[in-house]
Amino acid sequence: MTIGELARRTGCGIETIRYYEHEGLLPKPGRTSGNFRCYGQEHAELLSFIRNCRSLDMALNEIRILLRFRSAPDENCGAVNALLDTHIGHVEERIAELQSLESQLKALRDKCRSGRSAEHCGILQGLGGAPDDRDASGDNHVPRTHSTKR
Amino acid sequence: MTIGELARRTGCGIETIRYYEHEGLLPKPGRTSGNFRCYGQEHAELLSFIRNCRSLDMALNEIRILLRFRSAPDENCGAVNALLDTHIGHVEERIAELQSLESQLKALRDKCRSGRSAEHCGILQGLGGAPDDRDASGDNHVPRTHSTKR
DNA sequence: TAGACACCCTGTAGTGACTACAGAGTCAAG
DNA sequence: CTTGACTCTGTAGTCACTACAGGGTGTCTA
Repeated sequence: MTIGELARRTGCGIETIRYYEHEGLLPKPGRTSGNFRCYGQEHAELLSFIRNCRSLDMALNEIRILLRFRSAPDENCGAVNALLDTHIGHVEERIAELQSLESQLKALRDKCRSGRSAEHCGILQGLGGAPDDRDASGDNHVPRTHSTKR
Repeated sequence: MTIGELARRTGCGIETIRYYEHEGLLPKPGRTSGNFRCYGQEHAELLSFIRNCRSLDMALNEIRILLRFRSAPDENCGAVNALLDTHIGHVEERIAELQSLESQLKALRDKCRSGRSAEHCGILQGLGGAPDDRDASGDNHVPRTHSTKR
């Protein structure tokens, strides 16, 4: 199948498929005489695996590790468990951060319920003080609040 | 004060301060005879404002809007309220997504409690199916699960 | 006055996971 | 034979920084 068909089947963008190939997550497929990539069922399954992992917010490097286990069926899967546990930890951490964020934002929002002039806007004033030292941690690969998903 | 002192006072990296200047969030400061940037109290306050906004996970473009209101005290602050409401919406959305993620990850983790061989690992098998169409939305600027904070 | 050392300067490149082109080639239908 | 949909490679852009390289400045001590 062509790259476009693979994209349609998996719900993955064409550029993303080429990107995964470039990153070594997907093996290089065969080519037609006209140099078009041609994929088989096994590529579709592999790509679904990758997209499932991504929809669980795993980083490509984590997925790389899982792929190694997927293709080495005799190894002990303890490392798979550990990877997932770490990842769950990251997600939990990020949820806690965002919840704290949310309550801070709502408290801020409550400072200005009316359409008064910016000069007296409680929100702008609330943002002006000395910076809190909320969250300065450093090794959670789970992104922050603003991202664009396709 | 020098850039290093400003950095120390606000808990912001030196490179980040130069970056904000380059992005037009901080006005260009004066310079000493030796070409060192020199900052005053108003810069420190402005930078604190920006860092507060960032610690609330606002995007630089959102902060730019707030800064315009901060320096135009006579305008009506309704847009400030709207911006914050939108941002709170993004954060709430992201929390909901992550919570769904968390329960999926935990369900997956329960599929393999033992150190069996990867061939029979329930996690790897669970990741293999057709991709769910969980979250395909597109305009939430709140990042995903993996990020590096300073 | 010399040297050491901390600090600062500009500019460029890297991060992660894509996304968006430009400019060209391929293929099937009408 | 033309149209139009699809594909190719390669490069640059996204966001909010971070990390250099290669140089200059300022202050303190010997």
